[in-house]
Amino acid sequence: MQIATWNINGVKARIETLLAWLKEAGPDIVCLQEIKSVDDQFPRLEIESAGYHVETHGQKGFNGVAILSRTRPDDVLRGLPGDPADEQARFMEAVFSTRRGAVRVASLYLPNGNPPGTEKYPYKLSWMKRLERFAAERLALEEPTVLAGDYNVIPEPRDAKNPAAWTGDALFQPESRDAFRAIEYLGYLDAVRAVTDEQVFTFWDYQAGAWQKNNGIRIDHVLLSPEAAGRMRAARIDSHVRGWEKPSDHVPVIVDLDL
DNA sequence: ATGGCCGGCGCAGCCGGA
Repeated sequence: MQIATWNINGVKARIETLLAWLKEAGPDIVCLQEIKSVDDQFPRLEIESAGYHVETHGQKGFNGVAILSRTRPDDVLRGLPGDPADEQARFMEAVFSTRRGAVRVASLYLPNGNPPGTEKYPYKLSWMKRLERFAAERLALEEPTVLAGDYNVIPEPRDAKNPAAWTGDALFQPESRDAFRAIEYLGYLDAVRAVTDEQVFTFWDYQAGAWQKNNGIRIDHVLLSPEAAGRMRAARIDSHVRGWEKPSDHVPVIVDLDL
């Protein structure tokens, strides 16, 4: 079972690119972030025609997440628990039946948090604390759980082409990195880091020829509970998609689980 | 990563992104 995450940067502007990648890669489940669409305007018909069920959690203008899947989920949760006042559409979870039992898949779009010194940064850190609590609760179920998305965290210096340039940025602040590591230390595996020690990226800015210079960062991650990690066959980043027409600035990250 | 962009909203230019 192939499970992917991709910050699509506007699903309506990106529908042709998305359909081309679905056809090429044929994933079973796809977590999308930054759909920038309300639920009613999501390009549902095109994606259903490609053979996918669609569940969305959108809002007007920005943010928004979705989960596409070959089979219909048994259950869907919208919104990250822990703060009823949080209006931003950044999290959803779907539960699927497999021949080996249930798998839980979350699509998350963690706040950017820039610039530190504004209210955006504590919002990021409190959101991460809520995510840690959610991750701990799911861990207690002792079932395969996949936490996939745009974490907006550069975990280590080797996850940036030019780490010095990110000093002071919310994506690379010690508190952000600590909060990411705290979730790993609960018992979750960073799937891509488990399969390679190479410098690999998932995001290249549109500006200043970042893609051509390979000036990227690794901020899109798939974290696996022990029950999912034990079933991992492979993990990869589809970097070539960044070179397509009308690309997102992020590329898909895919894990293959024996489920 | 500091020169260079992009999508949404809505019809001009600003907001948000990373």
